[in-house]
Amino acid sequence: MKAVFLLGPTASGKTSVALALGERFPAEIVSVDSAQVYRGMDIGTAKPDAEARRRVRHHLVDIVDPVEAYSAGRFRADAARAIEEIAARGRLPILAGGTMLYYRALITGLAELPPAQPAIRAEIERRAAAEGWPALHAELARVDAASAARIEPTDAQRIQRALEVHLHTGRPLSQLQREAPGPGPAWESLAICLEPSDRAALHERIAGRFRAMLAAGLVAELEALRARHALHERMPSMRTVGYRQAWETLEGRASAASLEARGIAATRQLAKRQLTWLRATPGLERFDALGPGLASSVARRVERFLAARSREAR
RNA sequence: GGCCUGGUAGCUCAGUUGGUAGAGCAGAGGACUGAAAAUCCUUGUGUCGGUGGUUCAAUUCCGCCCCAGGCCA
Repeated sequence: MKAVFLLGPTASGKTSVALALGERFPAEIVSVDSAQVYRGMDIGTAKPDAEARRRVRHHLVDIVDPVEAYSAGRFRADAARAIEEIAARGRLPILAGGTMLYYRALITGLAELPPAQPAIRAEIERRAAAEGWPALHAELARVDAASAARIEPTDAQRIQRALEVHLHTGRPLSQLQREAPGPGPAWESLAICLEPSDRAALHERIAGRFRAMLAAGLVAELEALRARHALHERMPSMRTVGYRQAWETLEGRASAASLEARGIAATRQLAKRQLTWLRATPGLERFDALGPGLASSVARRVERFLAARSREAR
């Protein structure tokens, strides 16, 4: 069984390349994107439109409401199932997206860890408000020295997760992570990375795209979502690029005039973090996202991959 | 034309009672195991508008000039 991965920073053109591949091969697309999973968040996540989804079948887009919290663990299970189903139909799974933790979860697996425990998180947060995160980091050092050494005393999110896992399982997170290496993938994969050769050009694309999102009604979309759901700004869906900045404007904490600049900056910063992940990820075949004939050169590479005799993966 | 207020890092500004300067934002690099479009770490030399003068020493004081904004003609 074979699968193609299409990775790259935001605005690198993954969507259009994936679509081109989807039309050229008997394939279906699996989104590797932590924001496109949310229903109703269409403009700000640059979701493939109805027309694109009619042409090529997409998976893991619009699968949860914005009030829910999706996760790497759920993605791993959902994506693995989608891949199996697509392959069972005799079609090629194309996994396209920029959420590198999800990619890694799929390729190297995740340890056997409990999902988020809201009650425990709330309790840890209450204590953090009273004692401060450095105190909780010190506590983590007592129960899980390895994790504490790895996590900065200022990294509230990771301190919370490590303490949560320990409180819930009675065992240190670092130990659980060491124990379960996670199974390797049962499929043969070609991993392609769309990496822009020119940062300034990527920045221009990002700016143009965010302006287009504003013109397309990003703020109105958020207002409609807020009217329909009991949303809170701390929910993962509302912390995403664009929606977070629009939320600040709706709450009057930042001006409408600065929304464009804030959204563009946040998108650039996202792209930069994605590029850091991509550089550190081994086994990717890199293509210049800004080069001419991108879609067809990627398609040619995929063709060779499909033609190569399968090394019987299992 | 006259008066006033500014001109300091890509942007917004602070500051030096004269000893060549620092924050926020932006940018860059990095980390990353169920929130990951998240979270966190590291990173600041710039003719202190120009030019003369005073001074051991001027971005800081003084003169002139240029630019921007405001007020008055």
